[in-house]
Amino acid sequence: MIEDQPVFCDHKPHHMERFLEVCLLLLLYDEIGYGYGLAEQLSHFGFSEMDLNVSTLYRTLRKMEHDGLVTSLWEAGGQGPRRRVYEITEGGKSELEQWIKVLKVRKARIETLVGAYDRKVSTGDK
Amino acid sequence: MIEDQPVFCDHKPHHMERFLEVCLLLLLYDEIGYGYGLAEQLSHFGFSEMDLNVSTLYRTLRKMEHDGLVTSLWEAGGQGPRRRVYEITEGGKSELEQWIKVLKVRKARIETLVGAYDRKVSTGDK
DNA sequence: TAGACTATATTCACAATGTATATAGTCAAT
DNA sequence: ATTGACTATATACATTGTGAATATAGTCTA
Repeated sequence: MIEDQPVFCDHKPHHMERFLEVCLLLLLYDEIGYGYGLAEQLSHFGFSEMDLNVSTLYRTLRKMEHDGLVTSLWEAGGQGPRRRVYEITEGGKSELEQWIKVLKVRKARIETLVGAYDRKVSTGDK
Repeated sequence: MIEDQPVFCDHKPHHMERFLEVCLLLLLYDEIGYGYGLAEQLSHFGFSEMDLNVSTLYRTLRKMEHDGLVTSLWEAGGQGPRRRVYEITEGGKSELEQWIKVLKVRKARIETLVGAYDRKVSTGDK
């Protein structure tokens, strides 16, 4: 029933559900953008090369379009491979606003938990 | 391709991946506990009745046992239905410590994003 | 014309969670 | 005694979000 050696914390520390989506909405808030370019800007929000999954990025952008949060069109002219350029909608801005509220709740809950942990380890054990 | 009415923010605001597991490890840090009793204590970490999924709770406890983070036994004696009582292991304490670090990273990333959002909406638009 | 780089997309698989349901013991009231 | 409320644990099925791997193809330089 129990493994010989427990598997400790073998996940991706940066993984937070739908966090990528919120980051993309913010990047698109005041200027249009395309997949590959957005990937580079995501480093500002802690997405390293190792961390960012390109498949997930494109899939998320398409889903966001399906949900009406962004619109897209193929960039006219320009050199290099064609780019699908995304623009945020009013619905997208509204969704972003809601998500920011959610993230503030998440942050508060993390603070509560971490605070409780620090109190326990400082007083009792160790 | 695009829905008539976009579906806005229809998720569970309190949902954070594996957050329940970390809360349970913390609750079990210095005393044993069982499923139903832990469910009540979880309100301290923001889990409302609506929010907490009992199936998920029991399933998570069993998975934690499988991973060697806790051990369990059926409570001897006592009134009412039998309780499966859980106790944290040294591995569980170590895992909790790692998770706390992860949560601090998550919190920092949320702060970065929320800060960037607040700056955008205060200066530019609106 | 080969290799590096830019750019988008799909397929398959898995992990975490939600919904619904099943089971069963205890206790108080009728 | 038996119904209903409450305590307590657990499983089956489905959905969601993500990761890994792979496919396709245009551009640019050597």
